[in-house]
Amino acid sequence: MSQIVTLNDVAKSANVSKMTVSRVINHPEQVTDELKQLVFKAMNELDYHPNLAAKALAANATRIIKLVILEKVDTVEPYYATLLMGVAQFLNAHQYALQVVTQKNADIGECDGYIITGARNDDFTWIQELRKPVILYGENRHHYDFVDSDNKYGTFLSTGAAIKDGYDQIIFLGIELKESFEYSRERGYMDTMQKSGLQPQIIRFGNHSSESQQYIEDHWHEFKPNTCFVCSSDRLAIGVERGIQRMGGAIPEDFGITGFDGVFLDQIAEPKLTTVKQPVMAMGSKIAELLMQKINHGVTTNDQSPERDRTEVMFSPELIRRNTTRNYHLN
Amino acid sequence: MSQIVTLNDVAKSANVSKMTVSRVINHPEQVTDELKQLVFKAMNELDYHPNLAAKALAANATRIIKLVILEKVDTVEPYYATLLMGVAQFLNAHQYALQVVTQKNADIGECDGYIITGARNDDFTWIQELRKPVILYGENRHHYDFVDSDNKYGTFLSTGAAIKDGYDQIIFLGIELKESFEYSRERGYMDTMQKSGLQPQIIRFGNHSSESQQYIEDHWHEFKPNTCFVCSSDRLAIGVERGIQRMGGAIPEDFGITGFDGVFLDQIAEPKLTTVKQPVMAMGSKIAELLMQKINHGVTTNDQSPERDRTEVMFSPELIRRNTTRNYHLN
DNA sequence: CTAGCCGATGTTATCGGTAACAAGTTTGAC
DNA sequence: GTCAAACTTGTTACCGATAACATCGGCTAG
Repeated sequence: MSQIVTLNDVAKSANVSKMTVSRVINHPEQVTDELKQLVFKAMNELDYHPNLAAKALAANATRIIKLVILEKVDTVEPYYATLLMGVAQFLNAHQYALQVVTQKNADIGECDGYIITGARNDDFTWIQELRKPVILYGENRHHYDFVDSDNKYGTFLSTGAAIKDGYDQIIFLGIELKESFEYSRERGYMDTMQKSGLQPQIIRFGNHSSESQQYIEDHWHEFKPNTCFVCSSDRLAIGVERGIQRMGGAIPEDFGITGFDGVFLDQIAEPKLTTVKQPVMAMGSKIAELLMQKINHGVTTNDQSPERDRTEVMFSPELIRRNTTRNYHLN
Repeated sequence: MSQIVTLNDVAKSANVSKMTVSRVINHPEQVTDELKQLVFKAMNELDYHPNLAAKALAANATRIIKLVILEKVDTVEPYYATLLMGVAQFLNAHQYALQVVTQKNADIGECDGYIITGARNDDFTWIQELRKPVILYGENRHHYDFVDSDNKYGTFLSTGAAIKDGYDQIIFLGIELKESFEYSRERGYMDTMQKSGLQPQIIRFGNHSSESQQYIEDHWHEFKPNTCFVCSSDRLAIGVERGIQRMGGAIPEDFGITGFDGVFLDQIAEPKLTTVKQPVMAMGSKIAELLMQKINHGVTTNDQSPERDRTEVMFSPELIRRNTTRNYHLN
């Protein structure tokens, strides 16, 4: 029998008009403390929860945020799942609903804003057509607001750790992709190497463990003990780990490995990966928060004009020392 | 300037009342073909999309489905991400929005129904408190409607393959969990073994690759060549694979491995796992479909009385032969 | 002492749909 | 030929919340 509790119910119970109740919720400064107390009491007693649909309708909004995932579904890395949890958490707390879409069905139905993940350069042609505020997950060269982890700092951490651990040859295994995040990771490596007067070396692959493994096995004779492989993803790192094991190298004594991402894969590896962990959940929440700010500040378009202020939030990743680099007993 | 196109706009453009337009959408049989044509034309020209919020409000519904994920977030397997994509796909097509929640915040905000994944036995105490239709992902002994893959058939496939491939000792590595899915997988193994007059052997672990790896290494002397390890998850299978490799066993010549799930992990392994692949996306869509059926049939409660008809949908998994069992060159 | 203003609350109209009912038209039976 | 059932379409009210406007009382200034 538990009917839905409406503003009206609360209003009656508190002996005020429903407008007053609405104000207590949205513009509390306009209501006397006395009435506020009454209303709060009534709301608690009745266990009032606002009706999303009505709110949305009255505000000419949808209260729906679209989360666009631009990855082949069969590849959906746990990464995005974690990000999604972060987004969802914030959205739930602020009474927004979610619509998870891929590019194909991105345009069905209205929404108040977009969160876009995994955008590659060629996606921006359609992204700029969107008519609602957009926040991207990931650095980009297209002047879109974004949240990302500080990729350069990440490889600064991992490269620095490799150096401190005393490996004397440090090779970077990158992802063969002309995307900002990869550039930043490579730059973090390069800068750190140069600052230490070490000779950098970068090799790139598709982001698959089999490719990096193959590479290690094929070039095994080139690697002298005391080499560390700084990888641009945990996937590549896992491949390296397997390759070294296959060839009989000693991890971490003779060969070190650091990954990047710190979601799921690093734990699946054995020995567990030393990796640069991104605070993915927190980033998800932040993206949602930024988008909501934009929406609430009356930004209703998707304006990318260069003269406007661009919001960029960088999260500092963290080096997780585990068993593929030396002195993991420290930390 | 592109204002929102409403029912009213369409109505005016087609020279009918908005009720007629509404009927064309929801009860087309009540409208003459002639008018239907007019209305369709107007809808197309104006690019009409119904307003979810208004629909929801009028129907005293929310048009929101909660997807409850009962797993520690740091473990979120790619599994659930894939399932979510399936759910999302169906929901989008039918104009429902999604709310992704964990147990902690499951109760904030209204919704029209729940999809619950990863429910363990002790979750049912609060699940039965829910006041809206529920569909579970996963077999259960609590008389809830569910969708699952046919776990028993899955291990029938993998065990059968192991037998056909000529392995003469076949050991089942299961997950130490008193849950239906695990029982079914073990039963599929047991039945198949007995039918073939083979001696079954089951060992159980927590679902972590390190545990199965440890087991293989610790008991390595007990395993004679020509043994196949039928695993209850790809995680366990990966551990077995690593253990065998570490101990110098030959895969798949002397030792076979089959996994279970076929999401992500099976591809990360090297050699790639022979596994029982679940059609996870399709299952996700199906769950959403069942839930919507329930909602539209006016089921507004979460009735679990034993005398009502229970809906169970089982999807047949598929054996993917890859490189951890013999004759992978066939297929 | 009173006009005028401000701050606190209530009233009305509205968002975009849909159910329930009303009205108009056709059909069919006697 | 008449009347009622059946069918088609329009009208009204309402879902729950909010913005805009109306109202009321108290306070201040002249």
